[in-house]
Amino acid sequence: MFDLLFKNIQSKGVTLHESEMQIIRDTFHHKKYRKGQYILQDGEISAFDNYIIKGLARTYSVDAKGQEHIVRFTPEDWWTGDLASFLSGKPTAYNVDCLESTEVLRITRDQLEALCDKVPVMNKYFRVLYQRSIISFNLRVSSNLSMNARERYNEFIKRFPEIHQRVPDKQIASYLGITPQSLSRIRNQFTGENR
Amino acid sequence: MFDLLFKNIQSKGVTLHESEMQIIRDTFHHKKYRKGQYILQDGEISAFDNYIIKGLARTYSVDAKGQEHIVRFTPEDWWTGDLASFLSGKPTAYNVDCLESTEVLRITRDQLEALCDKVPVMNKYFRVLYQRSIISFNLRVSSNLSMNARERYNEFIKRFPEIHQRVPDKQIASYLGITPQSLSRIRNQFTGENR
DNA sequence: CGAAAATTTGACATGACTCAACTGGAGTGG
DNA sequence: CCACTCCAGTTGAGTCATGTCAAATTTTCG
Repeated sequence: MFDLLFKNIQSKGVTLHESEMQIIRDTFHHKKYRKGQYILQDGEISAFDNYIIKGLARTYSVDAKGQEHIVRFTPEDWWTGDLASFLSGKPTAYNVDCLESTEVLRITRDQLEALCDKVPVMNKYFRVLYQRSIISFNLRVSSNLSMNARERYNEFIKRFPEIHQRVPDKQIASYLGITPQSLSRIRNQFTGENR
Repeated sequence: MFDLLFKNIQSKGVTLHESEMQIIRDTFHHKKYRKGQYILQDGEISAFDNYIIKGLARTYSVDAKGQEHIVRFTPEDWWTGDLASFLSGKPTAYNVDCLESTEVLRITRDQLEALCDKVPVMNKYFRVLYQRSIISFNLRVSSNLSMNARERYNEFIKRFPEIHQRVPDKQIASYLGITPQSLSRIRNQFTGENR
């Protein structure tokens, strides 16, 4: 159950001893969610950071008009939650729910800080993890600024082919910041002759 | 010269001993830039991460049509550079230049890793630093998805009043992803009766 | 003062949205 | 196994926000 996480930690250049692995096994809590179930809901305080070991989740906000806006998809081997609420203890403005049957390893903020104290090398793990995350956000902001809807869609299917397979276009439209109708037109208008 | 950085480190919950501070003083390199000067240019490999102690920088990309898109403004007490290039050693797609006369403390990747090894508590510093950065990117992505130009502008001047003071509207338009003409219309059309 | 840059304004074009209707496939219950 | 419903996806028509191009005006600063 922890294999994926240990592999992930190793992939960030961090080596763990058996005793440290045991601390990690004792710290995280395993939890299953069914498709459609919430991991976190708007207005709650995000008590956990969640490492997904199986399945697929989405993070979205709901605006004043009731429209959903998907901020990110999170498949297995990635972390999800609302860092802002998790760290500040304030209510989140996001929802996280499962697009597939999903399993996570979760940890509270106190546990996380305690873990980083007991296994200091985990600071490095999270440092590197967050670096990657920042790089990816950077890319997303750039795309939003410099590309139109069609270009963003093409970029999306190129960067995340598996997610493209696994979620309906409607959700991808929400991620791209356009309506499902617009995405449908984009897909059909220029089939095969993109760019 | 290092006071601001030490205060910043402390503000992330990290306490340094005098010997550690000395290591930091010996590691970073101080550099001054004049207004308009590049800290990093498109195509270069980002050799440094830069902590700004004075001044204001902007990070922007240039698209196929030659349009500039500002990804972020970085005032004193924040870090700038292109993390992707800095970490991967690949050429950057961004430009970072100075909107004011600027001074930085800079560090190479090897120095950063060595510093984190010698002063392990710096892993925690960067971990927390990156957390904040992720929270802020999250907010930006959400805004881009759910707000129109006027709302994003109002949010910007509310969140970054000092930057609003310090840079021409043209640059803010670029940050918001709209044309200077559109921003001008937004500003004049509804003076006083926003929201 | 004068040149360059920033801002504003006008006229028009266009990408994406909204609302509404229609299509087709997946799942469900009789 | 059919009828029914539900929902994603498609299509059409009209609208709106924002972009484009061009020119006038104001501000900045050497």
